[in-house]
Amino acid sequence: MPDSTPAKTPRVRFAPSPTGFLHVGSARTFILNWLYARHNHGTMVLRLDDTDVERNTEASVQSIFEGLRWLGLSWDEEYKQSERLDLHRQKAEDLFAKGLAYRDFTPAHSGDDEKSSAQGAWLSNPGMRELSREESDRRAAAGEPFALRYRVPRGEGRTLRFVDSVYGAQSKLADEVEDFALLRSDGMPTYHLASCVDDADLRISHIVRGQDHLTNTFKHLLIFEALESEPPQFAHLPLLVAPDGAKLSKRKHGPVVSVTTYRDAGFLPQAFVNFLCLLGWSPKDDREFLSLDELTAAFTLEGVNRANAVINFTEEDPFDPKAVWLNAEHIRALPVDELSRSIKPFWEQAGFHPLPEKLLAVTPLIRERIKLLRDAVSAADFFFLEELAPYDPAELIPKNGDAALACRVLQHAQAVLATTTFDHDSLDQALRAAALHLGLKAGQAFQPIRVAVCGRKNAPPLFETMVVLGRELCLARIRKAEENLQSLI
RNA sequence: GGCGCUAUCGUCUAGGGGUUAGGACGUGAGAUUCUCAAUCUUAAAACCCGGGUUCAAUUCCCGGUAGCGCUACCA
Repeated sequence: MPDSTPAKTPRVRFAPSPTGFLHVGSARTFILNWLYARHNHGTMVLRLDDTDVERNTEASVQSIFEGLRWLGLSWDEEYKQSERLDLHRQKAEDLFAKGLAYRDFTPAHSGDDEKSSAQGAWLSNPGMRELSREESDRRAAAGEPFALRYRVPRGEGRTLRFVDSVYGAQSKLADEVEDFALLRSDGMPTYHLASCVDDADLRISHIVRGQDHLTNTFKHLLIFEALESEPPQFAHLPLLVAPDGAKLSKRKHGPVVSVTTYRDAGFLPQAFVNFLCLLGWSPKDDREFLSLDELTAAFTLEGVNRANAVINFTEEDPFDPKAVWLNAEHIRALPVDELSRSIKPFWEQAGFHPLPEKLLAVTPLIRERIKLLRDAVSAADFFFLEELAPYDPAELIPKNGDAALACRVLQHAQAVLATTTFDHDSLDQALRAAALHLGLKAGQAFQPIRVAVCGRKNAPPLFETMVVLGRELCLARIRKAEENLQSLI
């Protein structure tokens, strides 16, 4: 079991390419790498794979770091591929010198050249693979641009093999692998070259990455061999796909696949992490709600599933219902002070700047009523608003009652509240007594008061709410409600 | 097209040669409560198809189908 007892303390890496925001698939890869490292007391390396100058942006680098920082999972070492170009080029040089690679002077083409692929020319670039060293040197010296390609062994019937920690034994005929590029004609290394050179140089022991690289691994095996380096242990993760089954993409699916979208909507990072882990991995028992520590303790590569996982979202609702549910669970699991600290920025963004004590008093009243932190704004606005937003006075009328009844309730409530101590038990006794006095059921009597005080039917428990609001505000709002009611009598 | 990978409720998954195929989200019904929420109970809901192997296959093997991935001088 390579998982439970690794031969050496593992060194794993997360290697995003900065071509856009951090998306959920990348975040999941990062998280599982992190869990693997921490579970096995290994080292987590962050490496920016930025060899595609055309598509890389600094904004993207920032956005990726922003996303990772929000997740709250730290790494131990950090590298940037663009700062290691000399090493990549030198290794490419070595491979060429050893005859393991050749120069391809064919101009770059766009890839939709179906004729050549149909004929098998894609495999070995006829005319270029066989170019004599003299001819190749002559053309290179003349300044003709070229890409450097790996000379994949042909006609030997060789089978490339590796054992994937998730997908098991894998094999492919070397003759089926095309002569892939190592260096572009501008001298920049390709992903395959840079990635393997760095993985070898950084002594990465386990590569945990998306399944979209499963087939590429055969190329990587060849590169490690050429580098005379023992290949790391590979573990491929099933892909996260959209409801239509397509691989998640920034272009096609937009902000719903961006980690910052979850953050801004008020997901707790621990809930987000919990959710992502459950996509393609399971602790093999019935647990769904897991803390970071529990995830770390439970995580093994054996628990990783092999089928792609659908992450549910629609235009209207960008968040998977299970993610939302887990977030609600994590919200309820958080101590009040921590929760209120998490909610605070959302309230502030809405223009509410409550005192810390009030914040702490309101938080427990809404924590079971919100699923996303941003819900706290609409759930608690009436605590912070001096003037209640206009509401339909008809809401004040309880079931089986009329405006006159509601009015009587509010009048009596004012009289009672003027003298009642504003704590939970006193209010409870006083208002229940009031209901009895009016010959009403508690529910009937409380509705007018609740609507008067909160401005709506659905709100946190009445007595707790009134305690937080205080006598003065409650009385003022009830008085106002009574006025509003006059139009309906 | 070639090559590779995958297939259990709508979704995430557990399981595994003989099970009432388990859990969760979501959905429906009910209970409880001052409303809402939370909580509890409960219902509906799945082994892609066809062949083998076997006393017995959803599970193992083969084929098909479907989906996904790779097939770029992207990563």
